[in-house]
Amino acid sequence: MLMLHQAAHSIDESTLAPAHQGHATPPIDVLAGRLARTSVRTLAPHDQLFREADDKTNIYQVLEGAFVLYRLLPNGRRQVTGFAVTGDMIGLGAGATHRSSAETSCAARVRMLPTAALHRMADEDPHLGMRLYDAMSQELAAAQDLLITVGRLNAAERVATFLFSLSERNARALRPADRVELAMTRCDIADFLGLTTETVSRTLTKLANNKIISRHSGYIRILDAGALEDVAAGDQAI
Amino acid sequence: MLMLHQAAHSIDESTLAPAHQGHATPPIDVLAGRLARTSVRTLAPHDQLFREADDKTNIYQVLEGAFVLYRLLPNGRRQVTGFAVTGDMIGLGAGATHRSSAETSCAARVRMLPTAALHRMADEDPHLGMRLYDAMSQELAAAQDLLITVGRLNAAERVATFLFSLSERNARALRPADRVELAMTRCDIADFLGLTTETVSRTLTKLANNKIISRHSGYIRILDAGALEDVAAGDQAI
DNA sequence: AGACCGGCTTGATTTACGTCAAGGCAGACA
DNA sequence: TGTCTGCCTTGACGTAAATCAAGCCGGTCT
Repeated sequence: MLMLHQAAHSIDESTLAPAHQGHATPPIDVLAGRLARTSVRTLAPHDQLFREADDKTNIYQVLEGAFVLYRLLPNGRRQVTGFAVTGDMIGLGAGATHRSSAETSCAARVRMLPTAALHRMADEDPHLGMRLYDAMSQELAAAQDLLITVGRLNAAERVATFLFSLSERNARALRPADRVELAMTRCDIADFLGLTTETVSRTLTKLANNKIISRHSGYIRILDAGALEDVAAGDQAI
Repeated sequence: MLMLHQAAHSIDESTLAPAHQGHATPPIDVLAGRLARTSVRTLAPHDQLFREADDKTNIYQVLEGAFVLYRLLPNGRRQVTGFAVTGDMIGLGAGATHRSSAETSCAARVRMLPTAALHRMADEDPHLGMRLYDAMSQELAAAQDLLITVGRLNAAERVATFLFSLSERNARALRPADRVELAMTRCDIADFLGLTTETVSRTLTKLANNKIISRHSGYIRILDAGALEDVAAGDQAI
């Protein structure tokens, strides 16, 4: 089963993907103490935290709200590379500039950690480098999962995989797995999955017609998780 | 301009992507001394170095030959995540198991470094972790470049982007940029770009008809780099 | 209350790419 | 030297998803 776990880094054990990592240690716990003393920034819906190619002055931890991470092509086409929610780290990566843009999808608060401070910490703490290596490995795994989804799955498989991943994430956080909040817009989902909003919408309609999900305002309910998994695996057409 | 640089890690400065990283330090030079004393394995064409989900007992440096890195779906669909050539590292990543399969496309030799030794080195050398963080950051960048290629470009843009990237890589290695060796098969290219062999073949034919490239056995020649860039950017249809 | 607006859904139509099928070509091997 | 095999190319055709277009719904602002 192909999983699309978050592309942002988690420092919250409950949001880790144990199926991928097999360890339960929060990967960047060593940052927690330092982060607790850094400044906080508040953002309105659709504010940009940073843009692709901006100098990487800070990395961020989401305290509240949700972010969409994406890259743009000159002609306006967009690829969403991931979603970040409470607890996730945004902006990690060794480059001197950001490689994605980050934008709130709702009001949000973030803690800021200057990259200079991160480098100082790395000099002092010999384990931090390996923690960051871990975190990037996870993010790479997420990117490659998304790559195979976008490159080799049809629309139904993509949408089903996406819903299933959100459901799994709920289960790991000990929340009900059958109720999946869709905080992001259809447009964000489409740009994440390499589809159009119309195709996402039609696919959700088909899943609902097949009694695999039901749609509600702000969330969908998974009525038949087995069937959803079958659709995601390409074993059942809709 | 979207670039598809290699997904494997380079320890050869000349194959780095300076546009992305902006530093000229070989990222894992600290491994070189240790690697020089490790054992070598020789592989025939189409041998598998490791499979997806295998325990990660070693990481490897390519001494000679070329590898295709890929992931398989249960129904046989394949996504090539990258190509590795002489100098590249294969198998890096913090997980306990490999997340891709690696297979030779021609006869090859690799040096093996046991992951246990890597972890021991990380304990002794406080900088190694950050070097690995660097390397994974680069690999993540490559994966996200490929993601946007596969998710948002049409067939002509994908193939042109691919050729242009290979050409850029030649230029960085101080080799002629207009002669691009295609060591991999059409099938590998297709599975890398999320297309079929037929579409790749047809697209190359169209590029040749437009006098943008010419085809030869084992390589293609770029006749009009500007036009190729325009096709890659979607500014010129073919 | 009414108008507006962004996000979502649905339908009709188009099209880019996949699929299926056939043939060419170069290297391996008897 | 002939045949076999894998890789590549080309053509005809089908189809999944994009595009184009219209309408709905729930906020929010006046």
